[in-house]
Amino acid sequence: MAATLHDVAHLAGVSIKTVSNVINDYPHIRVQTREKVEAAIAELGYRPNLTARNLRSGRTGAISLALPELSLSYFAELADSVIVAAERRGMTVLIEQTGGDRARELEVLRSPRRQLTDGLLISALGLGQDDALLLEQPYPVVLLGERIFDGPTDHVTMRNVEAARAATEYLLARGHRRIAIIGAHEGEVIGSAGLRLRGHREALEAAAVPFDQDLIRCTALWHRSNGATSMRELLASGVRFDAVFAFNDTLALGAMRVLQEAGIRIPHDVAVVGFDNLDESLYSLPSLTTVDPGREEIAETAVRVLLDRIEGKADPVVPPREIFAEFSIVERESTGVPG
Amino acid sequence: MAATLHDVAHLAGVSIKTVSNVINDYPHIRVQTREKVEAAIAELGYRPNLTARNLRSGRTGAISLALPELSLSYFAELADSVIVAAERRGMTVLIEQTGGDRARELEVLRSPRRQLTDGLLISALGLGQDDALLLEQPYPVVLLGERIFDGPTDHVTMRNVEAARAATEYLLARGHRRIAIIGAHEGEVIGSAGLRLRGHREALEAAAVPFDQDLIRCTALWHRSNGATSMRELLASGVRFDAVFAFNDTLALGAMRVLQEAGIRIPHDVAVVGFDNLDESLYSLPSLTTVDPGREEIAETAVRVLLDRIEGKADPVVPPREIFAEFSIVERESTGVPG
DNA sequence: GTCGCTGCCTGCAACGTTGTACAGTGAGCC
DNA sequence: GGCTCACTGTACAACGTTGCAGGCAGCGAC
Repeated sequence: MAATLHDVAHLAGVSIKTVSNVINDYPHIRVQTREKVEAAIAELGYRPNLTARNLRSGRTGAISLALPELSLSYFAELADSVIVAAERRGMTVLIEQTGGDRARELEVLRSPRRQLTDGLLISALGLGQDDALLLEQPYPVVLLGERIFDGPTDHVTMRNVEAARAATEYLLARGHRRIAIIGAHEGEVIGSAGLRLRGHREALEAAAVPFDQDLIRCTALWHRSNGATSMRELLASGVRFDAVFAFNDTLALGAMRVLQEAGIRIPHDVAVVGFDNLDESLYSLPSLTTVDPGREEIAETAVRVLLDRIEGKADPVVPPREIFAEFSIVERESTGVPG
Repeated sequence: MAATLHDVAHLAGVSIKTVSNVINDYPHIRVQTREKVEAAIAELGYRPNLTARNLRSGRTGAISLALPELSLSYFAELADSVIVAAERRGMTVLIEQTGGDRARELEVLRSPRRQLTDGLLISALGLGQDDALLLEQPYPVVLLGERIFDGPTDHVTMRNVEAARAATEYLLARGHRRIAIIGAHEGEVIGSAGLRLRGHREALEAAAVPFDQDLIRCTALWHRSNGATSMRELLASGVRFDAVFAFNDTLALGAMRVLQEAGIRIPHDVAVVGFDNLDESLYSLPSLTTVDPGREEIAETAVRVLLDRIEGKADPVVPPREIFAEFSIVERESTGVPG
């Protein structure tokens, strides 16, 4: 079995507490004692039992990250950034997948597993504004994503409306007038799809370009195959368009695939813009113009804000914060930029 | 603060242990007592403290998964499968990223964080055969990947040699004789690159097709950009080839990008085969013929084998097992299959 | 000589849970 | 009537760690 403080103390001929003091850099220890203890630690290969330490201290040194699915590239890259940010602060990350399902998201919030970690970052897709109060939990929670605003917790997200507006303005500026949308959600107001559609419409309105419902394709999921299917529907419908704004890169890549199959040239016949700036979109053919939503900034900020709550730095009841990362448009070939 | 057994016991007017018994379904409890306790639990919103339970039981209900990087699609999909497999067995997964760096992989093995979980799945890229003995740790470890064989731990991996051989045989059967390789590692014998190259050479030899060193491109990393760079090198070198076997899909996608930029048609001029069967390779243009290495089977098996060790089922000293998942070739457009 | 201080170290209790041992009650049996 | 036995519940210790209180020696100051 693993050595304990007790074993080390016995070998070094001191009390358990002294060993503990050595480990925790308590200042008043004779050099000679310290060396004895350190020798014993080395000899036994002692490693502190984190579970016991956690029980005493109430801290676990880990945070949970709940997200829909790691095989969706956006979430994989987000998880990567979160893990890096957490590690920089000496924390580890426990990941739970919810499939974007409301019931499983609620389960994650209430799971006793929460006790294994000091706080929760939750990127929700199933929860809606009505569920805001359910985020109130007896442990620190930071919300990611666009399903709930003005909730009881800190919230880190991207500027969906502004970014989508900028994307559409970008297409308009390049002379496109018939912009197809892929990834809308029927009737949604809050949520990535709803907000991005709003930004799109704002841009159209500001430029006095009419909005045409026939150009809008809804799809609940944002997998590659949904982008392909939506594009097939668009082509089959016979509606005319000279640009596509897909609400994420994965949809855009699926749609580009179908466009090119149909012999439609990108960007010559149709320009395409995505959203997320996945690594992948840099190497597609053509490479994809996209909105960089500030993923790393989101991850970094979310971890920092969560740790502030965990460490009580935000304690004299700082009200829930709503933090938006900065976005930018990344121009690539799919809108005619060589490169 | 969160309610404890003590609070519940006090409210229900019974002893702490009785509450514990109710929670753990101890059979001999009067219905009336049980109801009293359950009412108290509900009223206080009591949730068991997992840290304390872990300290008592020595089990944490979590496993660690160490892998190079989540933003590499293969590892993201692997992590997804591992999390699903673990969840099916009531375990959660803590993820650590090593960047494929040997020092960080060793750090992961020795980290006191190991005490937060019951066992470790490690997908190593930096460790080599010489490090085999370092895998011997005072906790259950299951090795993934191809860097170490016949080590002191269970090992779950794919049939690299056979799968690569099958891929090359597949290209040979379709009449290709000048097959370029992307992703080789100079002088490597063990490791994904070394094994896959061996399978490739075996297939060539069996078909009496000469091996040409000029067709082999080495690249340490297997990111998209490395595939693109290797292909540029190949084209610049002027060497003639009618097929490409990239050692993973990401490399293949990067290479396809460059091929098409150069006006080379796939599969008409050059056929392309990848390795990994990423979701992505189904939606590239053209879609990518690839080797499905049995990722889900690997994840499922690895979790099962690890839990066997954790639960002591493999206890009467079952020697370390080496388990190989089944592979298959997935035919798509990049080798001329319509689709 | 006593007081207070510093430096070094120790013992006890506690974090919240569960395993073991056991006590009391009533029923069934000889 | 005394025995065993099945129920039902309790008390205590332990998992490995750390916070707190305190002990003891040595030393300078009054």
